[in-house]
Amino acid sequence: MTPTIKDIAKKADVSIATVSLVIHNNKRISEETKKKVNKAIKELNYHPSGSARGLVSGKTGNIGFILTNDHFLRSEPFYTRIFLGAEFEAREKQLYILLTTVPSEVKKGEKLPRFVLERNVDGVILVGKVPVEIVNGLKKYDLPLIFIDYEIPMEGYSAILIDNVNGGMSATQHLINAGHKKIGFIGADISHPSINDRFTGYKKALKSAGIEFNPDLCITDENYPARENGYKATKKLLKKNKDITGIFACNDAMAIGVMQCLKEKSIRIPEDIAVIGFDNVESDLFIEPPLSTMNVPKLEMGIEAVKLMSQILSKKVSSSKKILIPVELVKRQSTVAINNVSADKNK
Amino acid sequence: MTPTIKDIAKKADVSIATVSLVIHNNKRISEETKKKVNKAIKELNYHPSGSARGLVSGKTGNIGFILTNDHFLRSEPFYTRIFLGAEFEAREKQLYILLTTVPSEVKKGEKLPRFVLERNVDGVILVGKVPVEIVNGLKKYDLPLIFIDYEIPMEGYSAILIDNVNGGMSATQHLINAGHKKIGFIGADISHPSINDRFTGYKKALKSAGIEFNPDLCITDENYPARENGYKATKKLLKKNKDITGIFACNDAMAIGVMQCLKEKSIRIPEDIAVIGFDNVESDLFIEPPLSTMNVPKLEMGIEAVKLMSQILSKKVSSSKKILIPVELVKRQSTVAINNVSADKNK
DNA sequence: TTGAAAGCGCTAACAC
DNA sequence: GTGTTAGCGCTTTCAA
Repeated sequence: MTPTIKDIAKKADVSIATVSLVIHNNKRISEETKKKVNKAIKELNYHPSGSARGLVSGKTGNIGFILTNDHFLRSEPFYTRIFLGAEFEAREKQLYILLTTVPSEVKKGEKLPRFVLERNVDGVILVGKVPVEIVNGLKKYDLPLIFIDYEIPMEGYSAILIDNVNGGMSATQHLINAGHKKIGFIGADISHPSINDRFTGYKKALKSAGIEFNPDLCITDENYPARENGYKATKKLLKKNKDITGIFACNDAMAIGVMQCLKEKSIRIPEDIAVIGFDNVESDLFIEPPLSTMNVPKLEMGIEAVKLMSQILSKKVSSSKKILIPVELVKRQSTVAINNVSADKNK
Repeated sequence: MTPTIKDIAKKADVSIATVSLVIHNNKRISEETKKKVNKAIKELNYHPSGSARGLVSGKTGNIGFILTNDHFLRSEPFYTRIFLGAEFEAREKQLYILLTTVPSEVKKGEKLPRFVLERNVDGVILVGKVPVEIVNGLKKYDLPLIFIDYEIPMEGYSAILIDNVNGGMSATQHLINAGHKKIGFIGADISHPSINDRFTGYKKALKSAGIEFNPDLCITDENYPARENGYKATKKLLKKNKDITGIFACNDAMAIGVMQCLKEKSIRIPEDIAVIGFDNVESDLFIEPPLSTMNVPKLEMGIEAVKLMSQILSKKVSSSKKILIPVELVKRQSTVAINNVSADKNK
């Protein structure tokens, strides 16, 4: 039914080897036969079988995409946007993405994704905090690995990372520029490099503005940066510190929890307390007042990862390239106030 | 490097055929050899090659998942949740999902997804409104097709559909039960069966309550059910009808646009106008007041689709089964009012 | 510039 | 019960 290379060979009256050469654009085929073969291919609507090709070439044209359950289930479209970007670029590059989720807590003896075991992928993209056991398992196969928004110290892997330190600085500076001095930090899972870096940025910004760092203004003991934890952390923060005028939350999800808490206490945003988040998770645009945040180009990160993978697979580039993705301040109505400073002076 | 069936055969001192039989749990293999072989498999950490298996068996273990660009880019996590459900169930069933997006407007000569052409999938799941050209192209390959939340009249395909008519009825009845009589309907892309069915449910509910249907209360001329169109439609609706007390929007995205418009005009929700949506898109939980809606079990739809596909592929079930997914009223604060009726009487 | 043939790793029919 | 063997559709030497 579906034509095979033999059908083409027969129809074009050449050998299957010739057909194969034509498909791969081999130069030492005469224009004439090339035309003949291509005509047959068109007419029969022939496309080489992926399996057969994979079997002989050892290449599948698939890229594995690993995400933890937690991350994929997050209702904010952060990781899904990254996936989306990856998908778009993959289509461009004639590749397919095989997505799989893994538990965020790995039991001993947990298996690697089937696509690795059965050699169904040519490389793997690891997104977010993937359990180290999985990463270690992966290392044994010589597949190119690319981390996105997370990395585990090891040799010869690539990574697409967010410029979290600078982002944290910009966010904090934005508050400082508006005249805020007593600025809280709300974080969670602080051992995560991305979040820790944002915290570092916060501290740096304070320092360069000559504001002393005060650990009492920082609540970082929750284990996951989600709304409810932003809410809880804010309660704690306010209990100890009545005179805060600004809060930098390590991501938008927590920032929303922060705002929820402030609203409940009838604290005005930004008049009493200004709030800034991080990530620019689009679907939350609807919150009141609109949340200022640091934009993380999520689609682009997915795109970059697949571009890089494609280069690695065609050996155009070494398999240990790091790409740092810049972030950008998005001013909305949840920040400014304090004498209503009209704009950032440093900008 | 990675072991092949030969390595196992050698190690276990049997033929490759025996290894294959053991892998497939063939009963006429002695316990003893079975043990021997399994031991070798464990020790070498052998997993059969997907490509080789695919080549000979004609089965790939992959399922195609087709979505339009538009749908995948929607910021509300509706289709992504369906995908997520599919992914979970696929993992359960030892299958992989190959997701691809297609343009929502197909140019002539548009190619089918590569996974179809190269026979990289055993079946295809079509999600949402997929261009008819794509569907027609697909029909030529004898792959089982399953529609989700959309269907194109044709023979021998399966579908997972939302019970939109009953959903539309429930939503409208909920308003009616609270005492509302003048209830608007906000829709878009009304030729889409799902949306049209919700509209039908609206009309049915009115009829059974003895309220006359008034087309002036229905704005359905926008082309896509998105926020901004909900906003626009509401403006139109209010211009002509000052005395509306309830609005049923065909989905949550539009409902949010509705609320935005009402808020701008300082119309109180639900005191002046009650609003109900459809879909229960989680990320919008944060809007004020929380939006009443009809819950559509998105994960379950993906799960059901893959379950069904898995059954079809193993011939346990015919390839033209329709599954109707029930929806459920979710009461939040955007509805009720009108004399503050405390509860639905019909419930 | 083209063709013959080996072989990628596996399944399944058939033999023993 | 187990082994032999012929392919599945393709790529890739090697010869011609």
